[in-house]
Amino acid sequence: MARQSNIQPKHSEFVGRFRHLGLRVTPARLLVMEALSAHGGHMTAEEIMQWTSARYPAINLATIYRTLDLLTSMGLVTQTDLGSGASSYELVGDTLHHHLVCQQCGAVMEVDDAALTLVRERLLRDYGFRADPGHMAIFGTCKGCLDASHHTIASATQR
Amino acid sequence: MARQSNIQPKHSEFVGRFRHLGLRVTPARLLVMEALSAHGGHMTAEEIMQWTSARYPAINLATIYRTLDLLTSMGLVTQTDLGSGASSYELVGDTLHHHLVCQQCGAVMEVDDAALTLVRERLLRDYGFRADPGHMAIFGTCKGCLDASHHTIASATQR
DNA sequence: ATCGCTGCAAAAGTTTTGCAGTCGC
DNA sequence: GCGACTGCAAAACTTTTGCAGCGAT
Repeated sequence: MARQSNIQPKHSEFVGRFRHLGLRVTPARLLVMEALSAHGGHMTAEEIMQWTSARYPAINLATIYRTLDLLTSMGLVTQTDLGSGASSYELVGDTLHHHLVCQQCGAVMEVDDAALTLVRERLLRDYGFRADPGHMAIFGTCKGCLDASHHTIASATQR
Repeated sequence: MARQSNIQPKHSEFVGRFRHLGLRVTPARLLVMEALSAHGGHMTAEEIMQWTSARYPAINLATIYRTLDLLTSMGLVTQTDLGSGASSYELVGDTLHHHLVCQQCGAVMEVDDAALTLVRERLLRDYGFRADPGHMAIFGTCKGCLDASHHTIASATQR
C-alpha cells in the first residue's frame, strides 16, 4: 500500500497551468481540478467537496467555493445553473456539449455542440457576444414530459 | 384620489385564464400576474414581492413562491436562472426573446427569438426536446468584456 | 360548508464573509 | 518573511414547509 499520492503537486498536469497564470499551487486547487477532470460531467460544489475530502479531509466547503470562483474567473471552469438549487461546475476543455434542462421532470440532457455552432457564430456576428462553447443552458420540455402534457391538456378542464 | 383598484378581481384580464384552468381566483395570484405583466422583463421573487406588497401589504414571500411554482407548472410563467443567485420569472406570451448572460460583468442582453428558431426546430427534431420559445439562457462573454479580456490575455503573465 | 389558499414562523439548503493561522513562493 | 490561501464559524440569502385560520366557490 504505497502512500504514493499525498497530493504530489509536481506530478499533476495542472501545476503548469496554475504557474502559467501566476497562481499559487495549493492542494485545494489541484484537487478541485482533479475532481472535475475525473468526474467528466458537471458537479455541484457539494459533490466536489465529497470527492476531494475523501483524499484530503481537512478541506473546507468555503475553500471549494472560493477556488471555483477563482477558476471560473480564470476561464478554467464554467459555472451553470441547471435549476437544481445548486450551481454546477464543469471543466473547460471537456467534450463540448450543452444542456437541455427539462422544467417538468428536471432531467438534464446533453446536446452535441455541433448542432449549435451556427447559433454561436450568429450571436458573435450580430451581438458581439461570445457564447461559451460548452456552456449553454436551454430550458424546455423533454420528449417524455411532452407526451405526458398532451394528455393533461386534452383533459385540462377536469382538474 | 379614487380608491379605484382595491384588487378588483372581476376586472383583471387574468381572471378568465385562471377560471379556465380550474384555479381559484385570488388576490395573490392576480397580483403576481399583474406584476409580471406590468414589468415586462424578468423579475425575481423579491422584486415581485415589492411590487405586489405596495398595493396589498399583507402578501407574503412564501405565497409569491408558491404562486410562481403553480403558474410555472401551468405554463403561464417561465422560470430561469440568470446566475444572480435568485431565479428570474417571466410571463409566457411576452415578446419572444432569449437571454445572453455575460459571466464577466453579469449583464443580461436579450436576443430576438427569430435568430434562434432554427435551433429550436433542430432540438425538437433530433432530441424530441421542445425548447421554451422565450426562454433560453446562453452564458458567455459580452462584447465589452471580450475586448477587456483581450488586454488581460496580452499581459497575463504580469499578474 | 368545504377545501384550497395564505400568512406567519421556522427550517433547510446554498453561498459568502471575517478572522486568525498556515503555507507557498 | 511576506502575502496569499485556508479552515472554522457565523452570517446572509433564497427557497421550502408545517400549521392554523381565512376565503373563494
